[in-house]
Amino acid sequence: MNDPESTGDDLSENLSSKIYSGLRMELIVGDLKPAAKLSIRKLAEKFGVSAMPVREALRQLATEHALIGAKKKAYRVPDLRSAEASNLFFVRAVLEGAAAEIAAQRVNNQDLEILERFANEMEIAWQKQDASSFLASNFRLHSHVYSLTGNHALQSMIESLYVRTGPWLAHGIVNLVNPDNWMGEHLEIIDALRRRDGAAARRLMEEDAEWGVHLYNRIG
Amino acid sequence: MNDPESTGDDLSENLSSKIYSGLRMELIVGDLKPAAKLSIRKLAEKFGVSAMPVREALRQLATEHALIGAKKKAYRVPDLRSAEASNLFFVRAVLEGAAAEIAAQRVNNQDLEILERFANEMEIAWQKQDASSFLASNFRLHSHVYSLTGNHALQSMIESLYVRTGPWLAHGIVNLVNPDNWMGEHLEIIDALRRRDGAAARRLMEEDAEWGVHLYNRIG
DNA sequence: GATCTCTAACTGTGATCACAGTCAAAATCC
DNA sequence: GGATTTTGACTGTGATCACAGTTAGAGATC
Repeated sequence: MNDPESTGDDLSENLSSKIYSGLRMELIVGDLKPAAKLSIRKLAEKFGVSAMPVREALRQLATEHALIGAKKKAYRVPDLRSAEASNLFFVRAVLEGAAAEIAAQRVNNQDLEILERFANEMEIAWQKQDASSFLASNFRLHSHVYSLTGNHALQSMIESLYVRTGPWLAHGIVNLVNPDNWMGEHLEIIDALRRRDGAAARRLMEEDAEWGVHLYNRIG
Repeated sequence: MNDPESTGDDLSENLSSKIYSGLRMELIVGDLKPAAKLSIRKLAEKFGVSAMPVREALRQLATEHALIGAKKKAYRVPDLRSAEASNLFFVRAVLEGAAAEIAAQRVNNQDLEILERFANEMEIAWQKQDASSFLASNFRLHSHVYSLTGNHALQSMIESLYVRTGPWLAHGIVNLVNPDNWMGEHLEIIDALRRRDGAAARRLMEEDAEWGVHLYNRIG
């Protein structure tokens, strides 16, 4: 007779949440560009719904600073300054480092296969110059690592940072000429996880998170 | 002619945001108890507004998991399980530790005076058995430390964790008989900041964050 | 030609309504 | 008396409207 709270106990079945999740992924993969304006009515027409679910979704995104909402002006995608981006990547490094260290104690062989598949997808997307697919696979790879911690709070906070840095990263990637060794870093992380070397996984993950800052310093 | 984007460029002037901030503080200081139900219409009447601003505020809080929203059921304050609370306090330890380490490099004498004043307020609130004031001063003390980092993203993520652990902490505090040495810990943190000892500040702050977990283990 | 002014389209915001699903207590049946 | 059904109050959700503040472009003015 105990209440099955944990199952089906979310509000992901309504229109607001669908629109929220959709826009969130568009931000993560960089389909929405920095400084892009989002109008409630335009989006409502695009999605074929009324303004109501859209305005709730936009307000949610503004709550987590994934969008900027001003008094009577259109919502828009933040156009990050260098200092702001540095702050975000610093927090990412702190949280992702801690997550990777825990994940190294809990990873199994099936997880490693999944991670390698995502790394492969990143490689392919890079060859095709498909920044959107590249960031999507990058997000899924990292997200799988965090899910291994079993700490939902940690996972959702990191995801929130990906939403905020996505448009900025996409803008940086398309302007990038020299891919450098970012690909190699991910394989190193997977190797560290395979060796269950938590300290190395932490260090490598922290370096990976700071890659975004280096990206900015190179292209402005 | 450059755009003064940073000033007045927030949506804190509308009703939704006022209600959101108000409820958020009620959660931080524990005025809202775990498992409490929040009805849109009831709150709207209480605040003297229509249902519209309230529903947006509740949805925002649900977005950051400060409230639970189910399909057609009333929003309610989460009643944290032991594992969930542990997860939250772990993230708090990670973020607060990193924040304290940075703060130690930026603190000045005026900041130290402010911090001691908040520690004093906590002491007084404790004597009066006023859990709400106690948590409010505790939040302000910690919040001031994070503000020293100059990292707004870091600060807002930590604050979000206080919103989620507030009701749970308040419930634990009122059932507590032995105050132990929590007070002393805060003075130690302030001392570490005064010595500009970042490593010590980090360690002490991490211990402080884990105090919440110990609290749970003692009273269930 | 450059500057200013006005106007018309666009912005989010709050209120109100209808609707469908939830839940608990009251009424009914066995 | 106990189990079952019904009913009515309550829940969030989506649509629609009126309103006020913003913004950019057309047109007038100098």
